[in-house]
Amino acid sequence: MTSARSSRNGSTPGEGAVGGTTRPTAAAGSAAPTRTPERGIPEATVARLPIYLRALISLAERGIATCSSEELATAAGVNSAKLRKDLSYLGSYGTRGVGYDVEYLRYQIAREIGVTQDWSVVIVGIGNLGHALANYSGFTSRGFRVVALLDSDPNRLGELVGEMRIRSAGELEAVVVEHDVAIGVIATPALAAQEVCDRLVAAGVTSILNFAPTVLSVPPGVDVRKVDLSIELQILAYHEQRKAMSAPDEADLSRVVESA
Amino acid sequence: MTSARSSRNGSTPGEGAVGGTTRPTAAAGSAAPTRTPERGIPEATVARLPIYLRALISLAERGIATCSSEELATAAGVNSAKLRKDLSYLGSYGTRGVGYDVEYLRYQIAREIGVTQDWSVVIVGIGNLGHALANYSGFTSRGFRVVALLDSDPNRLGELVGEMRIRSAGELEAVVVEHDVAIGVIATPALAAQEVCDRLVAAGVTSILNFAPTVLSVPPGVDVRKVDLSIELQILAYHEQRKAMSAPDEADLSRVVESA
DNA sequence: TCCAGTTTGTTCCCGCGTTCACAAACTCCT
DNA sequence: AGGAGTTTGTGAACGCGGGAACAAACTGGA
Repeated sequence: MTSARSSRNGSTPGEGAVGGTTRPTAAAGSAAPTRTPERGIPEATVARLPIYLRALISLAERGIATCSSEELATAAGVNSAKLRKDLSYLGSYGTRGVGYDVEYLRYQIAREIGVTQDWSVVIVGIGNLGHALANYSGFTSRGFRVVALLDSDPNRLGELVGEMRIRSAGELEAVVVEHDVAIGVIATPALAAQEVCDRLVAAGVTSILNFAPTVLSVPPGVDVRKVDLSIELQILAYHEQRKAMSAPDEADLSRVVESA
Repeated sequence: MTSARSSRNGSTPGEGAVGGTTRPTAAAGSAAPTRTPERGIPEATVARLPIYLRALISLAERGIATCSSEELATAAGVNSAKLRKDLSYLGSYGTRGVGYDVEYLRYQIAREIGVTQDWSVVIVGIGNLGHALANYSGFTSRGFRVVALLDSDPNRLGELVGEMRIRSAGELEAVVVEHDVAIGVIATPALAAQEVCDRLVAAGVTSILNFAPTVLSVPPGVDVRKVDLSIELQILAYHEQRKAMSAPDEADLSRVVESA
């Protein structure tokens, strides 16, 4: 049924062999006898690792080679204690009294997340949002390679988006198998989303990023993450309403609800 | 400093006066002597209320007038116990032995979130993503009115997006004050985001939806929500990598990580 | 070598959120 | 009227995540 996933098209999944300058001494030699290092990173931590990764990249671009947990935490917008606890789930990659080597930690987080290898991504539904996603540089710059843009509208076939041609939605299964696609992005209207999802899953996709305003049902083993623009606005509206009713007329600066 | 927010341009913020057919009997007459009804809805619940609202709208469009917590929960993709507890924070809007009146509950949730009134929204940064946001029907259909599209690129000024013209970023302050804008959407590149944010806040905006891949710092009293497309993909990649290493070669369906 | 200063990694505690389970309340049928 | 069946609303238990505080470990100077 599902295509046998054979060889992931990774680039350099091995150990080391990256800009590991001034590698901390006690990294792989003696540590971690107590905890199983590769098991069970909390979901909340996983959600923050990409933020740390981005902050590290920003620090590296500014030529900073070493940083403390305090500096990295402020760059990422979190508490330093939380940052240290998050990083401790990956292992002991810092040096006490010194801090973290930016390049080394950056590689370790990237490897833990899985962005040291390339992931093939297919985008289905090339409307306004699909266009934006296809042109989004944040995908390709982080190890995600968009291998196909699919749409069911015959009028859009062949249209160029960036450097890529829009292909027919009928080619979905062939594209997924050919490029060993594991991640699918759904940017279709709500009505088409479930059918597209089913076809992606049947073809072998096991992770789906859903922009359609619908609840997708998927079999076990398939991950779905949902991004809903109007829901985010509604959450803001709720807090906005409460601010307006707590301060009847004049301006506010009353309460911190959720600082970045 | 901040413009004195005077009269919110609401449509019908009052009580009742909506399609409240077959209103449950024990709604406003006798209930809620124990809990203060308008205080402190948990944040996790607030984040789910828009999902319930959408599910109710979908049920209403299919002509369903009454639903049980089980039905609504499956439509929203959550546990029925969680749904009932969430709704209990709003009040007792159901009828035991019967269920919930779809239209009535829909109005109550909409009122609680604050989407029974209109919210003026300004979008800053009309690139690919800004285009998509400006054309997104989910905004206007839920009480959010996009009153201006701003961009700093002189070549884009005057360009039509949908039915709206792109205006200069220099008009930001004037637009915010004129339309009493409380919610700003930032879709600029990362480097411009903080400056745009500062100007929005200084002009009186107290809620910001940020699509730029940057951590924004805002004063107390201002809410920021962040949507980052590449972070979502990276979270999927993490789980995908773990699936790939738990099942060495052949396909999976091994573990439910996070079902929708 | 030893001591002071610094920063990480970890432990403990607390509060929030989720889930189960059940009493309360309503409908319907006899 | 009364009882069986159904469904809501909520109390209690439990697990996860956040935050503070502290011991361990490293650097640098005397």
